[in-house]
Amino acid sequence: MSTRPELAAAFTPADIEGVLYKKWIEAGYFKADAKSSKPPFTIVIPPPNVTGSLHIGHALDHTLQDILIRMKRMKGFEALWLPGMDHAGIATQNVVEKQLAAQGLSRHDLGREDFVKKVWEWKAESGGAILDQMKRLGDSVDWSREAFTMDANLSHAVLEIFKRLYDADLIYRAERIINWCPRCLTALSDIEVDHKDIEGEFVQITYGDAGEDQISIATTRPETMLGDGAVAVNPDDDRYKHMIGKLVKLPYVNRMIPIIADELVDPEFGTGAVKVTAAHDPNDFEMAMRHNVPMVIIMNENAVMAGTNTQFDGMDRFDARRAVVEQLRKDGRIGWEKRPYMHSVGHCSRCDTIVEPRLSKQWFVKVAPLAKAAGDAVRDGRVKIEPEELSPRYFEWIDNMHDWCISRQLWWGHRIPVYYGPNGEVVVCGPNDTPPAGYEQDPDVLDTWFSSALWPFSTLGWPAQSEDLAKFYPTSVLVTGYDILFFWVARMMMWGLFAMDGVQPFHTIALHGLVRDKFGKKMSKSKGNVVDPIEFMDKYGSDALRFTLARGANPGSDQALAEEWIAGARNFATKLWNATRFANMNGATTQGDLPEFDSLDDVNKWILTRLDETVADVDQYLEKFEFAKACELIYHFAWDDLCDWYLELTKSSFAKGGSAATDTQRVLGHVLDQLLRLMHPMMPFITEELWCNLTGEETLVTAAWPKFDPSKRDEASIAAVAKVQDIVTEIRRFRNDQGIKTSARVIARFNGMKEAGLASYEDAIRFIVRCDNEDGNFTSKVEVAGITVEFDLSGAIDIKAERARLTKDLAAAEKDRNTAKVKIENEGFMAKAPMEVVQEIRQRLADTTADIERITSALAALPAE
RNA sequence: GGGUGGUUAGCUCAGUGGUAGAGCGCCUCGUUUACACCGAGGAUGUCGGGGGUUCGAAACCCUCACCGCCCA
Repeated sequence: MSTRPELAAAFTPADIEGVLYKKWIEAGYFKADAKSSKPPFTIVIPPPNVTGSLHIGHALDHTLQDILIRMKRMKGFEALWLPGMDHAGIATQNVVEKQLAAQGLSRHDLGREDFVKKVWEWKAESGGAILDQMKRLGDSVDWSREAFTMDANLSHAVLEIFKRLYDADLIYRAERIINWCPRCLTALSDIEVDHKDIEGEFVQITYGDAGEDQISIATTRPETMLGDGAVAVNPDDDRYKHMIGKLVKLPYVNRMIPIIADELVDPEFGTGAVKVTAAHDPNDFEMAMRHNVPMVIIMNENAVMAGTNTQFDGMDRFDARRAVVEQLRKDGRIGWEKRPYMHSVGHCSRCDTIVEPRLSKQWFVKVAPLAKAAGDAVRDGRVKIEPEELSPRYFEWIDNMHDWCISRQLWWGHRIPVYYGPNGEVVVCGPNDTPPAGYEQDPDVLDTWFSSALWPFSTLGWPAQSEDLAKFYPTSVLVTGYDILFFWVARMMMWGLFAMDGVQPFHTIALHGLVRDKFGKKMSKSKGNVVDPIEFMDKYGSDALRFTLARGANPGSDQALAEEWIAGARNFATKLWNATRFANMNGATTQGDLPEFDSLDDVNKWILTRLDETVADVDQYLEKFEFAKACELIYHFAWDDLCDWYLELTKSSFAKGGSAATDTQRVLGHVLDQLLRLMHPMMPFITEELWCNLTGEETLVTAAWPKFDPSKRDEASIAAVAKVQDIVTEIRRFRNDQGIKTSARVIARFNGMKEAGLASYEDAIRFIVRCDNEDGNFTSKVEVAGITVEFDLSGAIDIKAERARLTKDLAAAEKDRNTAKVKIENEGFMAKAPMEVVQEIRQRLADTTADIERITSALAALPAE
């Protein structure tokens, strides 16, 4: 009866996904129009590293963003999801350097210019693998706006903000202790350092020669003693008070260093006296500043000892540690030694090398005013953090932020736009400035996060007053993992508020968690529990992966992921496929007006009511970023209400035909139509395929989002169908207990259907439970929902099974009655509980009492075995 | 050390005051024309321990224990 193409008997994701994505791109559905009169809805993608490939965390992050974007697009917003990548300074440089190393070359062999050229070549050939993988996932991003942090216009934005910050005295150059990675040979910011507990040593060392003043310090880094400028004690420590101000001789370097008093020293720690190595420890540096202690650098940039004029020069820092301890021990200067000693040590987040704190001249951002503004924007509600529980973490960090070291000793990145004149002049050049002749540019580049912090507006054309910027800034929501709250989110807040005259970069920060393995353990290469989203998509389809991830996404919390769950989501997709096939076979349609609601039978009223409730709740949950809850509702509506009940209940009606069948065809068409719309953001491929097949329309991508109308709900139909469900379930249970095969037909008589208002359902019920309406010898019965069903089992009733069944029911009813009875007999409850609760308990008591009577008499009526 | 989240079925997790839930797994039965990537039925919990508030606590308060994350 329909001209639509027949759906394949089985759903094969690979058959449709690529085709549909291509269709969407060609049709330009994902392109946002800055001239549109529709209200904007903007998300900028957290730019993945150009070196990266799609991991399961991206899959989650992108799925959630795509859900929001697709929903808003369907709701009539001008939806822009802006894709792009990050140049990932250190990571990318490492990749290319590794390639060079394979040919026995270093970047210095090529020189700066050629090396950078090489990196661009690498990007053109191998970079951006993730972009194609995003297409697999179905990301509805606007590819025409794809951005890269090193693009000309984005680089332009970097120069602009640098200049503005510099002019506002928010960027400065200073000699400070920074985190130095001796492998990457660059400075790192605090958050690029991971602190890990490792086994080290803690040793007591005596300074000063015999016969002179001596003092014992304790340290985990004996080799740095060569750079000590003082020994510090707590001013209130009676053990050392008399020594404050005296000088002791530092072994091997033979320098006289003072004993100073500083509150920072914890008398309980070690010997209560600590060495002060100003150039190699941030705390020591602070003390040194307060007490004018000299700062002695004792290592070169490779963390090899240098310039100490001792036998240790030329040794790697860890070799030097052993050698220094050995020498000290020989010289009788070692007291106690604790080894292994667990303590926290900073590691380079890029290459895991132990970071060396190092005195070095670098560029910094003065964060105080910027961070204050970033904190206030959340404090005063202009920016919402979802879930709210994560905002203390944001405040804690942003309110205590240290100045940000932004210079990196790399070649890949935005070169610092500062030029030095022959006489030490410093000139900062904006995008349109030309440096004075003879000036030399600073060799360093900027921290990658410096440019990604501009992402929400540099990608929209800033600093130009572009149409995009006017239409799509501020962005609507930022969706990202809580793990980069500090790296990226906080910095976008600072830059956005500064550059955009106080307008925040996004209205809402929606944070999600990390994807973990099926036991909730963190995925890691060493544990071997890392999963590949591409593999899952190949095996189960993108929709299945997306639905699984969305279904597990409770705001801000991690989720466990197992292959079985994805298989389950694939099964769900198949279920939907088959439900649509069933609808097609039975002439479901979306053409013409829906029959008048009041004219429909209860089953149709019921499914429409349930649909309306589901649409309303799903809508609300998605607006609140409650993806897991939204998916859960969809899953149960589609599987339980629609497939398990509605489709089953309609079968007899379709078999009979007539006007009831016609109504049902239209209602079924409508319900599927709306359900597919509702599911499209989560499962875009299969819903597109099924919906176009069902409706004959071109695309679901731009179809209207379902509306809901609580006035079109019918509570009575809910109650009626609940009764029908009880009856069916009870008969099935009886049949099951009696060992009657599902396919076997049984003669049964239904009593009291009319009185219960269920007469019109008898046929449907009989159809489902295979009970024929014929005369018989009715030897057993089931009572449920106020009706009685008698069965002719040809005398072959299993009395034992029946007794067991009834006994079990009796026990349950007695237990229920008892809990109700206890409450009713409780004076406090009767006096204080709200009326409706009391009413409910009373009803329960009455119901269970009746149940008990009924079951007891049924048991008594059972013949002896 | 500071902050913060958690402890509910075998596993992973929902559940913010009124008879404990889901998915997966498990047991039994079943190929009845949408679907075996399925259907029907079933089993499974001192809701971490202890105390308190309340007519009523998985939920609120206190306390202890254990696990996790962030920051130092």
